[in-house]
Amino acid sequence: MELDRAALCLKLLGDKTRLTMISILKHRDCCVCEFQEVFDMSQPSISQHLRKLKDAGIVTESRKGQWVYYSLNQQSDLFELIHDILKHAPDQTERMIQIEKSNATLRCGC
Amino acid sequence: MELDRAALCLKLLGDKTRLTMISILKHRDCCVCEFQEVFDMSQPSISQHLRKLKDAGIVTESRKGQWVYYSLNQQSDLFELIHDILKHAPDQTERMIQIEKSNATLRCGC
DNA sequence: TATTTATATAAGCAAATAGTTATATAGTAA
DNA sequence: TTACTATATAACTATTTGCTTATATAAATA
Repeated sequence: MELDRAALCLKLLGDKTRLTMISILKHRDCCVCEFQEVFDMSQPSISQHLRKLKDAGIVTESRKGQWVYYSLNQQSDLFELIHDILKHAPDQTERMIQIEKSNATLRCGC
Repeated sequence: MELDRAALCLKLLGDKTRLTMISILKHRDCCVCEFQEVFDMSQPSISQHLRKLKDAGIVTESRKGQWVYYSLNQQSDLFELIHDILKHAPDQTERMIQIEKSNATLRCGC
């Protein structure tokens, strides 16, 4: 692993929003509207964070109808590093419950 | 570990200079003038990076005469996280050889 | 078709960041 | 004391960052 690449990964995860996103994605895929349930910020802001993670190859996206689901990219060269980092981050059960309670995508039937 | 604290640590290591510093400090303590041998930047810039790492409790400093030596703080709550991260970063043998060749602190007799 | 919903992109802005040069401080040594 | 060396701090600047609002795109639906 190149130093530049490791540093990029750490910089991206060195933001509370993105670190939380990744911690959640470790357990379940999420679409943008689900993230909107747990982050107190605008939808474009959430999309922009996800874009950065996608550009770095840390997450992948897949469209299901009008929803776009984001997942941790297990094929990424950064996956193991991320996995090791997440061992030290607090779990996000609270936020995941919040997502599920919200039924943000119950509408989509997924 | 708080999310804020983990994010702070990742942000600090998400800089190539600081990540390299930490990778070196894993193997040997260094003073500022030794870091000057391997980073192509001004002395104040190096001091400022070390200050940020010190403020976060990631490194500690100890003065020996006119030299100030920096070490990884093994007592830090971030130490294990950092240790796990460094497993994924390239080793800095090259730079450490460069430091030793330079004899930056041979003068101090340490 | 037109409307609604989900998401992305563009443009702008304030705050943070990483570097610089100049200067201050601390220790050593003449 | 004075001069020198190592390091820290201050002040400044250009760039990057993370947000905002406004708008565009894409899919579903009436």
